[in-house]
Amino acid sequence: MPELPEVETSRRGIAPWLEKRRVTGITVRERRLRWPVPPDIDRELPGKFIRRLRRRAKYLLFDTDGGTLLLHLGMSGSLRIADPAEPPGAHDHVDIVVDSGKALRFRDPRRFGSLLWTPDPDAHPLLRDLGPEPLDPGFDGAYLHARARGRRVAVKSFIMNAAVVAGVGNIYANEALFEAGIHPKRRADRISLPRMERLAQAIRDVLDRAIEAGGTTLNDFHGADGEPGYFAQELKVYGREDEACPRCREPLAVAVIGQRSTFYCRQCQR
DNA sequence: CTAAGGACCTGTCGGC
DNA sequence: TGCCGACAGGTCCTTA
Repeated sequence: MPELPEVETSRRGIAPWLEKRRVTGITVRERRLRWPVPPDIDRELPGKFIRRLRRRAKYLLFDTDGGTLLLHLGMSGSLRIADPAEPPGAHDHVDIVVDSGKALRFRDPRRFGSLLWTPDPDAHPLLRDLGPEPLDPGFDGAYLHARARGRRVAVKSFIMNAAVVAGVGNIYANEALFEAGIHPKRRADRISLPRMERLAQAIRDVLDRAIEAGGTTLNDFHGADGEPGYFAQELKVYGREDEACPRCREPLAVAVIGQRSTFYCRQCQR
């Protein structure tokens, strides 16, 4: 469920409850996530002041006055603000309680998510080698074109590679390639600069619009739990096998690229 | 170095 | 109705 826009939507939803608060406790009910939740978190985190909550790729970074908490939602993770007295549901693995009395509750049925502690996030192996943020300046067609040199992989795999650009997942890779009129199987090194410019623009547009809509799915931060993400309605190709292409009315095709379902229009994408 | 495939997990859905 | 396989929004790691 969580791609970059969903992570960003989560960040915005929970930040007001956590920033400038002091952690009073943490409860870890299940340590077996993608990587075991390290025991030093239990020692380090309580008492720390959360300066700010930021996002890098699909990671959430809780910058404290003495170290940074890294959180990744994996495939099935979600976050909400809860009353810690409320009994945890199935797969509610972690509570982080702050001095307002509220808790951040991390649920993750598939346990592909992670929760880690680092004194220096810039040097952390999971973050160190990430490519630029797609919404930051510095990500553009010229950059993509340069990076694609000598890369024979399918362009879809190329843009889903976090070392190339951070945080483009399956849904938005499909959507951006449709938007740019580029066939997902085209070799990355066979795309001209102008078309890479279109692609970079499409990636930014799709992500921007999805963030604005509150993501594609996901959502229930506050107890009163919020709306679902509305971007699902705006998806042009993802999950729409055999439906009419919104541009040319040809039935949309599906293929598997890099073991991921890929939706596209044979007519409009070259 | 690149590219491809496996691995990690549980929940849900469609078909028989 | 019940069971079983296929599949799911991520990404690291191993192998060739």
